[in-house]
Amino acid sequence: MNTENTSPVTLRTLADRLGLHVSTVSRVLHAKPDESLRAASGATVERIRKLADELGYQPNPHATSLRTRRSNLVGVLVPRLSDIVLATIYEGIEEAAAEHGLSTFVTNTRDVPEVQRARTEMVLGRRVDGLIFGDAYADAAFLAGIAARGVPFVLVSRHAGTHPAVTCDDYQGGRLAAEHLLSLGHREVAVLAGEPYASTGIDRTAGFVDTYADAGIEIPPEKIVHSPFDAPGGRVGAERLLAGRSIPSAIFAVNDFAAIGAIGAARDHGLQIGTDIAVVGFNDTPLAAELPVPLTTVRSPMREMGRRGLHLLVRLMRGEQVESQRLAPELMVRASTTGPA
Amino acid sequence: MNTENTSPVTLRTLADRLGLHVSTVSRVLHAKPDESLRAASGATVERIRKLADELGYQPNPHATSLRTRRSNLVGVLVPRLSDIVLATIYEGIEEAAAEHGLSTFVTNTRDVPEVQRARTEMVLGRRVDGLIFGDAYADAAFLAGIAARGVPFVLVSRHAGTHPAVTCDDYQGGRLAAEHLLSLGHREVAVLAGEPYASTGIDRTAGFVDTYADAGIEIPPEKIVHSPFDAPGGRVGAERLLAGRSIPSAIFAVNDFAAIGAIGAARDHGLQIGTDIAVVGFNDTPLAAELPVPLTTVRSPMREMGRRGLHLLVRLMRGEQVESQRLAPELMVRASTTGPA
DNA sequence: TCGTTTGGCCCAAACGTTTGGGTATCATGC
DNA sequence: GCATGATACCCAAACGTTTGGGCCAAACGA
Repeated sequence: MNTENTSPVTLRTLADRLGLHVSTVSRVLHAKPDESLRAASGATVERIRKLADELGYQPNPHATSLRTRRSNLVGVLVPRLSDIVLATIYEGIEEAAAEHGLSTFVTNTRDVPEVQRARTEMVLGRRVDGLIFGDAYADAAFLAGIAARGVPFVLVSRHAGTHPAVTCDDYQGGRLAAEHLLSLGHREVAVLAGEPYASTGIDRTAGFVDTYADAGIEIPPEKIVHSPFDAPGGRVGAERLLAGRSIPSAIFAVNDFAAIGAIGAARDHGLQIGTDIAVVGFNDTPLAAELPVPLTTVRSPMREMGRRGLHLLVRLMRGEQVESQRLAPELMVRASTTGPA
Repeated sequence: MNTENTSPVTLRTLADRLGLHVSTVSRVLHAKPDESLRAASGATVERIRKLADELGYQPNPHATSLRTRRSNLVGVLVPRLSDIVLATIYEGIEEAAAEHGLSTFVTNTRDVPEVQRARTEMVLGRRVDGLIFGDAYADAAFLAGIAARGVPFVLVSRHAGTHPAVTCDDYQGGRLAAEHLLSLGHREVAVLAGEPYASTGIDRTAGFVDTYADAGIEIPPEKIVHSPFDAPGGRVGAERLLAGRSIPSAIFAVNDFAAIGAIGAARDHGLQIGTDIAVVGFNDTPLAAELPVPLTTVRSPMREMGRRGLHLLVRLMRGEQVESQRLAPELMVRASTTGPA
């Protein structure tokens, strides 16, 4: 506990009080053990350490960053933090960052390329040591520019180009959903495919469609509709699907929230979820299991993706070679596809 | 657009290229209009500006912060970002911060006092100019310590002591919920009151209970149960309420997610939401309207709370006197209390 | 004509660190 | 008795800004 109030205690404060030079104090407090040993005698080290935490010394990060040209900051760009998926991924990032002594700047880009650019510049202006993008567009033009500037970065949640990324194996997730619905005998199915620029939606849809194709069932293009990754988006998309003459017996939404929207739309059409129509979501957000009709969904390891993304970035910042990772999804079967227990 | 790659372009770069002194360049680029006018001739100002954005000059924030002792950083502490309520508040904060040229550090404290302390120290170590707490405990002991250190801060979402805070008028929100249920004739009601240390839950519950008392109805203590602000928490709490002999005809949950959990529990008990049992939530999160049975809830201006919180902090950092703000809630009536349309 | 002002710029110190070099002292080996 | 090598430090420059105070020349006022 420091009893001082507004005293900016610096290395100089300590050095003067101990009759030492600031460089000596600096080495003792911050250098690697091997170096700090030869920096001062055991007794001196003790004295320094003692006074340092008596006065509650905290190194000034601006001075350190200025001198070392490293900020120990990483910038995180996400579409929106109020999307629980991204928020959870970010929690993983932050958790891992703290373990590495790094701090994070997060910022919302709303999936608007212009904002994305502006916020990236802003974050770069803060001299971050690396970046994590959770909002990569499938066309990686923008990222190529960043790469050219030599700033280390990784992608999470979505992948793009050959940039290092930590994602869920979304294609496999799509397959899991399809296999499940196939096993229940659904042949007339539809997909809420998410935003067309997000690899998550693209891959999940592809895995789903391919699996149906493998089973000899072609899903017609009009049964695959794009929609925002949220409940209102899912509702609108589902309404399109339910408006036609041939109503699908199952809907695969590439996102739990879109699924919830779809459920709302289906109910408005007088359909019972899990009996009249099956719905599968994606991500297994905490709500899925708590819904009135619990939602069958493909679990993606969101927090873990964040953690691994940060780790990958750390290695990249150290100059190591890194490889993208694809984390395994898991199917969670619930009443929205199997009907009441 | 800067074509340079890894060129750290500094004031010196510009000054040398123009044959000027760095101080002149500095004044031209950063001083207030009135000062920059007398810093150099119109022609020189032009030359400097031109070269600056040709080379893509960006001031080094560490150097600036070191020199000015201001970081233009604010720290934001929240229980968890994966709670959409806090995430949305944070979006408001970030939005407003960007408008003021400030950057934000957010961090999760999981409502654990120990983590709260540790993360606050961490953020303070980063030399933020101010703090926003979204995780204030009703007993404000910890905050008193921060105040004593002279760090400007404001609270959002929850209030505590007399510290400046931007909250929803939660008491009034509780009243709205109660008036609504009273008007529907509900006399046997129960409350999912949230965490006992959060002013949000406390005030909402108080407003609700007082309004019932005004109507001559005392809600017995065993009908008021505390629970976490999430769906599983709400489920557990609701199960307690539904286990008794006298089942309430309506439940007021101080949070939409708790309400969703309660809905799940009620359904498990074979109750139809909106007909057998009414449920009211709080916050009007985007999901509320999309639920299979749309949720009646009290809307709180989350994003606006964030924006105002940041504004309040800015004024505080300028040394102005500020006052707490209470934002008006609004009742959103839906099928979970009125039954199918 | 000779101050005085003002326009336009430069000087230098300071913010708090880190780090590649000293240097003085002392013990050791021979 | 004298290099040799530790040991335990100190020195000083540098990172990129900001900012109070110069200084010189031209314009101005009387």
